[in-house]
Amino acid sequence: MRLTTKGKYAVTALLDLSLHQSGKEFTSLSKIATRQDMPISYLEQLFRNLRKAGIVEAARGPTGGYRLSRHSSEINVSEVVASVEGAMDATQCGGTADCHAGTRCLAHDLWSELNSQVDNFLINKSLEDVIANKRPSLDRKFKDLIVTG
Amino acid sequence: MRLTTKGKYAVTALLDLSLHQSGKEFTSLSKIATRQDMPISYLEQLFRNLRKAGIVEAARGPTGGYRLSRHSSEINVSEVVASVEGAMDATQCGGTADCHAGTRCLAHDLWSELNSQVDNFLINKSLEDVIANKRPSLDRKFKDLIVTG
DNA sequence: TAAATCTTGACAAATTTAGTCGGGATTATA
DNA sequence: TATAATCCCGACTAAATTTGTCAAGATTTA
Repeated sequence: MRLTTKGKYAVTALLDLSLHQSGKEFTSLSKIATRQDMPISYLEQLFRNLRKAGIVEAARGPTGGYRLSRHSSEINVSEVVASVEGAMDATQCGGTADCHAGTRCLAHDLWSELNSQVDNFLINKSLEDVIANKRPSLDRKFKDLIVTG
Repeated sequence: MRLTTKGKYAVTALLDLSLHQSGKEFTSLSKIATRQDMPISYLEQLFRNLRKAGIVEAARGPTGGYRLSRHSSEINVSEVVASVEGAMDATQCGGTADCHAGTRCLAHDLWSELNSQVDNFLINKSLEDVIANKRPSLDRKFKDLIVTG
């Protein structure tokens, strides 16, 4: 299980984008980099992935930059993190349960359950939620995945 | 936020210890290493920390080894992981909230809340729970820390 | 005394993360 | 059309962390 500056930069950058986006304008990476104090070349790398994941749209040339592809209430933190650093899996085996000599290790179900906890939390947390600093609102697209209790 | 093989080895090793402990005998690291297929010298390193944290007790000499200091129902996964790899903190700043030019970054509360989620889950999960593969039972010592909802 | 264990500190290899670099493609504007 | 600002891309490097190893010592049972 890993959550590094990569994923955190991505989330913070998108929050910045969301906060400064009025209408459909594009925001340049240099502005985000300056405001959030992040290396611009690193941001470029991250935004490539965010674009491929369909989270942001880009426009080139002067007045170009990036903007969110969807409303901030429709983008959840889990997909943002996953797009830049792969699924945040706590199991050793990647879920295949062959962690100990081909069979499931003693702790497999524990890490598996931890995965659910974390994913659940992050999937139900939209960028808008984070900005509003409020409790997660249900994301329609992921309703089925919610595990309660 | 990090959860590496270090913490996972520690948990698995203790589960093994717990499963093979009848009465107050000691189990040698070489047995654990063989059974769980882990490098013994690495285990030595981890058990140093587990001992310092008061989770296991050691005895030297032949018939020596390690055993749990408390009943498996009184040892939670959070402390085990923390003892070998430090607190599993997702914030960039270590909780001090000076993550962005001395003030709290846009995502600070998000990671902070994620910390609570994870910690909550792991604190309320005892080794016994994991073995029984059941829902977390309340650990008396940590009852106060539980955050519901 | 011998053998099995823990104990300790330092070291080394492998992997991952974080970030750089140089060049290219596109586009608004003058 | 020229220029400058942006995104776009692949490869590379440096730093940090993780994952161990190793050698020597201390303790204890038989």
